[in-house]
Amino acid sequence: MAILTAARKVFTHKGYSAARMEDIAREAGINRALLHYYFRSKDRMFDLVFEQRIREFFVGLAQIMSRPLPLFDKIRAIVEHDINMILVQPDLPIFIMQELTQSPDRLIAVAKNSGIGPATMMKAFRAQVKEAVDKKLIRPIEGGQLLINIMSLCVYPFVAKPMIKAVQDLDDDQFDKMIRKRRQEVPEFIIDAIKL
Amino acid sequence: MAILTAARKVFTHKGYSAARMEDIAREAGINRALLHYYFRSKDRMFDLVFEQRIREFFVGLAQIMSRPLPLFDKIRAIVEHDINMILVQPDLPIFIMQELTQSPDRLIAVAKNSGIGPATMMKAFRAQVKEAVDKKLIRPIEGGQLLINIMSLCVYPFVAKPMIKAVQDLDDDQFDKMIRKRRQEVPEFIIDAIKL
DNA sequence: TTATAGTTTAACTAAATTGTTAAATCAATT
DNA sequence: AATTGATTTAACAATTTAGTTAAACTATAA
Repeated sequence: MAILTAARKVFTHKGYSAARMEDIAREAGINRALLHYYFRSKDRMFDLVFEQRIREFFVGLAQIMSRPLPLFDKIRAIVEHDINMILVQPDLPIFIMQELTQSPDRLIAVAKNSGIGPATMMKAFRAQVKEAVDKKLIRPIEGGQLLINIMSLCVYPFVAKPMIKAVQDLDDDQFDKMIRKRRQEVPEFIIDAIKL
Repeated sequence: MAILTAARKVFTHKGYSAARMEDIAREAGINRALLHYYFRSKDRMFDLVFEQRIREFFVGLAQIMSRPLPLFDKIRAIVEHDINMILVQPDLPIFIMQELTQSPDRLIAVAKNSGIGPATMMKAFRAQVKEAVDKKLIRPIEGGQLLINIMSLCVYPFVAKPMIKAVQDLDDDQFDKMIRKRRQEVPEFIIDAIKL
């Protein structure tokens, strides 16, 4: 629905508090009255958007994590998926982090409704990493820590974009190039870090 | 000043839009009238807080970056400094990222006033990395990318704390332990990733 | 004791914002 | 042409919030 798309855009960009119903209406090309006609309130609309965005963030990842791939290939797949996903919606991570920090319970609620099953996906990944460690294919590392490292290297640059641009004196074009380079280099960086 | 401390706490935790003058007053143990008596407006107060927080985030880092240390030691120092700093003020990164995303110009203004000189510190670090690459001490990597990797691995876990807690099913205690483990493991992870 | 600086109280204004409603308008369908 | 559903308009109520102000109060130091 076009209205939800507009809501998603505004909420994601500004966050819940700073987003105005007027902004969303304008973005959708309609007026406030119609907004309340379809969605009862700002809260209801936000809940819908938030749940949708959480899913977008996790579904692809969860799927890759539980695919039967060799560890190194899986790392490459996760990195590529993450960076590609965020490249087309750069505001997504900081939106999720910000709103989740304010009310962490939301994630639990969403996780219950959707059958994401984070526990399942983590269990599989942990086992795979442990196996690679036991077989002396990689240095000792916990699956949880490795996943955090992967996500960090993918997501953080987008979260910190304005800071990076300032500190390293990049314009938007150069920043984009830098990210594309990361898409190639980050998987190898991780693999070099763990392989024996 | 006690009021600024309260303001820092509330702004950092809730962000500009969601922070209420009443919240700050209550936190400071005074009333709204006095808040406006000392600081003309919410904006003025926020500017003070924001500039202060940016400095806190950068000053230590910039100092370490330009110390005459061997590269690997420098990496260890940066990681330890970053994680320790954020451990005592966990909301700091997401606050900075969020507000900076909304108005990226703020950083430029702050950078001008304070003599942080990001360009200088980056230049030195880039040179040091390039030298290590040329001497075949480490794999080819750009200083900029390496710094992003370091910061990612340090900062992201805090930014994503609620997500990580949910996905990996950790309580606050376990999360804390995990972070402490990272303080040890992350530097070696990075060094393993680049050393030849 | 008195003067002073700091603080509180309480009432207020002004603006922004969410949410509601009734009537008017428009567009497509029958 | 008449009906119907979607949409707009425009006004409104209720609430929240920033910011102001005058008067009262308090503690402290001269």
